[in-house]
Amino acid sequence: MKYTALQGTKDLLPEDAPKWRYIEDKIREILSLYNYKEIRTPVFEQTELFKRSIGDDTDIVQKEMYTFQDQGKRSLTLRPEGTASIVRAFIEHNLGEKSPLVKLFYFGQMFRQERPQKGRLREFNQYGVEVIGSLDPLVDAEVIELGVRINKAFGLEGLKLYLNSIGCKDCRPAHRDAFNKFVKDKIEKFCQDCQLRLLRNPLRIFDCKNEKCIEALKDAPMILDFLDAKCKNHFKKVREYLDQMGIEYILDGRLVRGLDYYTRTTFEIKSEALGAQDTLIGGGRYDLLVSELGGKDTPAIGFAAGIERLFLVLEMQKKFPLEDERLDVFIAPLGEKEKSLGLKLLKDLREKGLRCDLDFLERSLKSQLKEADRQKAKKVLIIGEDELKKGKGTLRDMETKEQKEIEFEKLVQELIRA
RNA sequence: GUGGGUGUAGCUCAGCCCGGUUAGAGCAUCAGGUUGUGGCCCUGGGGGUCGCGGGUUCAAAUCCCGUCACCCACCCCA
Repeated sequence: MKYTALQGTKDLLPEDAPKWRYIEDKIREILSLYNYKEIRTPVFEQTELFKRSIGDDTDIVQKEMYTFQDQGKRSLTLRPEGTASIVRAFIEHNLGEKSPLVKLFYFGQMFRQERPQKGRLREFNQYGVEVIGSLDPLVDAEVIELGVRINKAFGLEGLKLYLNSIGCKDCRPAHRDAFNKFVKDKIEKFCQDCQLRLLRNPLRIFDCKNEKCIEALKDAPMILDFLDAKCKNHFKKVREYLDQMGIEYILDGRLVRGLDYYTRTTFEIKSEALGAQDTLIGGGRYDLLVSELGGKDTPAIGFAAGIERLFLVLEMQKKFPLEDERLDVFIAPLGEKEKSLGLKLLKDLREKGLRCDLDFLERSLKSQLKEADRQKAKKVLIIGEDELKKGKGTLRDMETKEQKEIEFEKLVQELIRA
């Protein structure tokens, strides 16, 4: 085959497109209940924006971005995530001036040049929310509950919510120092990768799946023990609100996020139905990002969710509703004149809002009925020589097999009533 | 970037170890059984560079080397 979809990209075929639409519709419906407003931003931005927001030392920026030069030799990058663009737009359009609290959501494809595997593509779709303008732990709780709620609305089973707080710029350094020292002192007990992580992004050692490292980390200093009074209180409130709403979660002091902009509350929702890439939703606070990108000091929180992963779980747990796109009428013409009459009727019926189609392949009546059956047509209008002569078509009900003759002029009327 | 697995018909796969008649099955598709009537059934047909390139051999889907793609995992993350 000469041309194929590129590695890590996928075609969405007609059989799956309705499922995709189902997902989007349902999510939109819920987001509307929560009073979130949609925002759409370009798929590419200045490279610098992502470097600034995601962090120069992260893997995303280091080796996963699709970066290219445009004709003017500017460095552009296909967005690897959604938050940076939205914060950029928030600042650029002074959205914070119009109202002090902005609740946004987005859908869109993201691009990361990683090795594909189950639940991970190079071009993938995310939806996400961002709430910009409030430091109130109540907002954290609302955002987390929203994430839980959306998954619940799809009937997903086997989900777990993990929660942590990674502190702020005041309390993180103390933990970082203590943690680095802890690891350095017993560096030989950690795997190769973790020894590298210590230099790059020490907290990610918490993510290591290596048994040795997990064991070695047993008594490691946890960020939760280092939170300053404000952060501690904030986190306490978040948990209280979640408890109030009956949201179950697992307190996970090892949960650290991979993007630099996160502060305080972080959370993930994982599905046990997925493989290694099991995070359905990941998010947290990013109180410093708006000012980091040149806006006024504005606190914010949000999450991003992988739609392909949601799709996988829905498929596995058979949670897609099976609604067929049935045809109201299928027209079966048996000759040249019949075809042109059929085309006219088709137009009239469609104008009245009926879903219909006609056989374009000049097939036998038998084949045409077969086709109508495949299309799950409710009725078939047969137009042959006899019908043409009489000025009446034969209308067959595909379920009852009843047939009646009906004048072409009255057809549209009759079908609308039925 | 690293490791393992898999590439044969539109789809799911058998055949490969132990090279050898026209490369198979089920599903799908088309036609006929019903000269104008679907779903079930029966009969028949079409459809394959056996991922690609090279090598070994009288002979390669089958053995060897290379290469590409996909999948899973590491890594990373949604």
